[in-house]
Amino acid sequence: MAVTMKDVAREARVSIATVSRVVNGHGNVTKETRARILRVAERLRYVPDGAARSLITGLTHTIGVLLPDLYGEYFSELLRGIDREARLRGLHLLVSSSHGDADEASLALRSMNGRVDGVLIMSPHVDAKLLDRALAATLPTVLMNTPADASRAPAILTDNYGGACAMVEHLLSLGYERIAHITGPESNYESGERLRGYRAALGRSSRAQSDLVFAGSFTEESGYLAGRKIAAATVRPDAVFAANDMMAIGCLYALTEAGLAVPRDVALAGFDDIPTARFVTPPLTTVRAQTTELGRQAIQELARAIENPDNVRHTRHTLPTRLVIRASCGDARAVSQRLANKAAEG
Amino acid sequence: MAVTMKDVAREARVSIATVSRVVNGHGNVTKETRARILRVAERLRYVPDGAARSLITGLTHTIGVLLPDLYGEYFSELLRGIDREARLRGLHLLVSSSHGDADEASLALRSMNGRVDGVLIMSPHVDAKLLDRALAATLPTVLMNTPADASRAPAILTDNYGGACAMVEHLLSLGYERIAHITGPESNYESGERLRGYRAALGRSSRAQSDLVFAGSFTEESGYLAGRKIAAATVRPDAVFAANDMMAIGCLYALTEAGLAVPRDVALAGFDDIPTARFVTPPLTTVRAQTTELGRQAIQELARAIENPDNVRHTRHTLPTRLVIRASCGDARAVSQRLANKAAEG
DNA sequence: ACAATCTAGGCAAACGTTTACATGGGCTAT
DNA sequence: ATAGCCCATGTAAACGTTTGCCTAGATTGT
Repeated sequence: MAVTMKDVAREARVSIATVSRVVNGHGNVTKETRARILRVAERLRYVPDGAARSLITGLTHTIGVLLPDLYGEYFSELLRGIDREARLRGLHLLVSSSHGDADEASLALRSMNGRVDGVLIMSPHVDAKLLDRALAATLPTVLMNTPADASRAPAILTDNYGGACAMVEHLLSLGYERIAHITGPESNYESGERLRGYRAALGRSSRAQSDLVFAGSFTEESGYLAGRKIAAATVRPDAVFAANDMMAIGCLYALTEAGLAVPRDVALAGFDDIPTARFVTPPLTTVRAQTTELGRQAIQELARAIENPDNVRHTRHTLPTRLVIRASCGDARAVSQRLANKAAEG
Repeated sequence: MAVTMKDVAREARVSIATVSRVVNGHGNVTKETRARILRVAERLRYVPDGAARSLITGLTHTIGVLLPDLYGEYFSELLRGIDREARLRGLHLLVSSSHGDADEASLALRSMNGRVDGVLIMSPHVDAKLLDRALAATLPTVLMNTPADASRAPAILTDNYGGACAMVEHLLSLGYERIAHITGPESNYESGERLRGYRAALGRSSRAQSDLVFAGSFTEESGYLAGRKIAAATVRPDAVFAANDMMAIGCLYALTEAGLAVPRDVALAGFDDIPTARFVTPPLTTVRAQTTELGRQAIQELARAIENPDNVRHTRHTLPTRLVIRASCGDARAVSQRLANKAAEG
């Protein structure tokens, strides 16, 4: 067994109460006693037990983080924001990832009870109402990019709809006419919002155009497969808007492989602005989601809820996105040039 | 206060022992009692308290992970391996990052005691001997890429030395003669090993060549700055071996900016093989470190140590690296061509 | 010199569980 | 019918802390 306060108390010939006072820096202990206890503690390599401590204080200085995945640049960015802000506040992180279904997620949440002061949930494919049932009623919670619902928890959201609209409008303004979209996973909330934005912007366009939707799943692989279909289409799109950057990159590979040049033959755009987006050739035009900021604000909101449990704000705060224009969609001049050529041919 | 077993017991008119038995699926409870208790538990939204549970069982099903940072592709890869293997074993992750000095790291370790079943430490800039003192004597520990020392913990290591040797030998074999090296942070163990490998391989070369070392810190920024110095050098290196991929990418920017073509004017190589390495132009020749595998094996070893505390193997297992040859160093033909040209000129 | 105050430190309850042991009622076996 | 057993459930100790309250000796004020 590990060495406990009792051991230290015995060796130092004091009661465990005094040891506790020394360890926690409370007053009313003579210098000598304190010194003796510290000496013994060091010698025995005493380390206080966190579980026992939280049990009685009700504090863990830890927050639980439930994510769909840990891997990839998107989550790396998100974690950066979460980690930074948490460490600033002296909070530790108990992470749990890859929850395929609501049951798994519920289980993970239950197992966190008593071990965290609050939880941060990103669950774009699970209705938060289901998760509510797994949560002890009093556990402070903040949601990230999770569907609007009856949940009592505050939420921080990326403006997926607005970002997608802006991107499609940008493509339209450049003169592209047949804009395809590669979607994310079917039941994913963010994916759905981006698709909705795509359709809305297309619908508003005077140049009526039916939507050209290809199914993807946010992975590079799925973008590659969609890209192959796009390259082989009888009437090829002149622009592709992928629902995230990884798919755009996969698509880029497929297009290049098919002998198509980006943006000369097909324009290409993504979503998220992961760090890699600027490294690919051509650098990717995309929608910047403030992923790090999302994590940061989520922790802030959660810290607020923890400190002030009676006064939780049921807010849904949406973070704006920003168009990041790089080379992968060309510019208006190039596009009109191309259209002119096409007209001359036809 | 949260709802506890006592509340459920009272409502269901049983003792807390029976509630505990139901919650944990132990036998010896009638169907009716079980059903009644479950109904009450659900109604009250009872969730067992993890702290209390671990206190008495001595189990947390959680492992602590101490990393220098969470951010970036390298750690993302590492976390992927850790997360996957941990989740396979039903283990949760309590992460702690960005420990500038040994004191911070010690503090983080202490605060984990009683809340984890074991710890995984990557601490390339802190001697593990110091960390030992922060650890409760009995807490199972596995080290990753942490200097050899008197620590009693098993360690999994990347073959930094061997990988660096192999890369430099590769560059030499291609005919490069003035091979520069951009180092990682000064006191970093991995960085030191890579530098050692660079020097050893150079030293073995018949074409005697003094080393050309530029200081970096593993960041893209530092690689960029080193790249500018390299581009401006009076006698310019014909190849650059950066101690990691991010610095190689930063260097690539600086070289391109200076009007130098890679690999025509300067060859460029990195280390790690992060996903981005293959997206840059030209794709980066690098040393593949099995980062995901490192995390995976570390968890495996730790799980072994936890299950079998008396029989810890004080092994230091080194994972081999592999040269990944892409376009950024050209090929032998191109190099001899260039040398011939140079000879003709001179 | 004695009451009042202060101070160092001990005692014991509490936190929410798990689990060894105790109990008592209904069976089975004779 | 009664001894012995099993099964469902209860009782209470234990896990390692923190902390309110108590005590006894020391210090202060008059």
